[in-house]
Amino acid sequence: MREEEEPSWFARWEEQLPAPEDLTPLSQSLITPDLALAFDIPAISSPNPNPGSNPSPGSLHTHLTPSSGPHFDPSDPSAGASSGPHGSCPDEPARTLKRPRLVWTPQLHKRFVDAVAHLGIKNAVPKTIMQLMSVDGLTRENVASHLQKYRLYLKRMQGIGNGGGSSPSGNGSGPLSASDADTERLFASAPVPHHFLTGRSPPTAAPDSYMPFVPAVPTMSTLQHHHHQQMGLNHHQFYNQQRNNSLSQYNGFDHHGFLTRPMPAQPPQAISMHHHHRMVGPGMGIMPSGNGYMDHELDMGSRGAGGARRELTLFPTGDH
DNA sequence: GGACGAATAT
DNA sequence: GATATTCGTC
Repeated sequence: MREEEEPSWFARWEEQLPAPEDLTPLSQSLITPDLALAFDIPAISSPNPNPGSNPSPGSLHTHLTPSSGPHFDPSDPSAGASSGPHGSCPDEPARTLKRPRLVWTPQLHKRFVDAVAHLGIKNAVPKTIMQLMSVDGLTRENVASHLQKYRLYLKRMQGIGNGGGSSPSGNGSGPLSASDADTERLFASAPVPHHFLTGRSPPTAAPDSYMPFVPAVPTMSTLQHHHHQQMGLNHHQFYNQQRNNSLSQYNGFDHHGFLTRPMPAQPPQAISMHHHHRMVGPGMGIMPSGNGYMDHELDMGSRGAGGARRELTLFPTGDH
């Protein structure tokens, strides 16, 4: 039998249709600035109209324009985007606009640490780190800010090593009392190179040929066996990886700007068990000889269903 | 002037 | 608290 159509059905259906005002902001937020620029969309009133592939606004974190909808910041007349990018800089008009806050995901931080490891502490300066990371959209300021905090972290770790038993979080005297937080979790997510804490660093380049950056896209080539001395990476392979590493990828977005979440189905209450108790040691990421840190990537899917430990520090796109 | 790093602001 | 931005310096 064929479907019988009732007149009231259509009426109700039509009433339940969302208003255009409700649809517009949503669709806009799904468009990455990258795409917007590529298609020459002028009036994308998004707080993130930047050229490089940046994390899409509205889903990066919780504090991104709390106002519902594409509320454009009125305090930015210099943008002149209200009339279109036909002002005086048609090349990269979005470069001068404010970018949304960068969220350092474990993956992104991992790349950061790897870059610093290759350079050595002394040579690790924001600009160089940024270049080595080769993450599209990442600015020197982003790296500088993160590096500043990372240095404090390392300094704290060193203090523990030769300080004499004072734990970073247990010590009530001093500004060091604030430690067991997201900071520790983030920094612990990436292994800290040994020479970071010993105070010494590779004399030239990276003699120990630290394992470079895990390629954003598995090229299934020579990267399989990393047991061999891959010093050659300093030349071509190293910089060969700077192809498609966009910030979006490190923030849980694919190049289309949509969230790549394989299985978001998880009761929010189960996620809330983030910290049961503090782990042993000042930081799990820095155990001298025989590091017990989880060296596998904190990639999603790594956690088996029913696994005991679940690090929900993956993609801070939802809630925390 | 640019980059770095510490301080300060959001 | 995490990042961004400012500011003094080299």
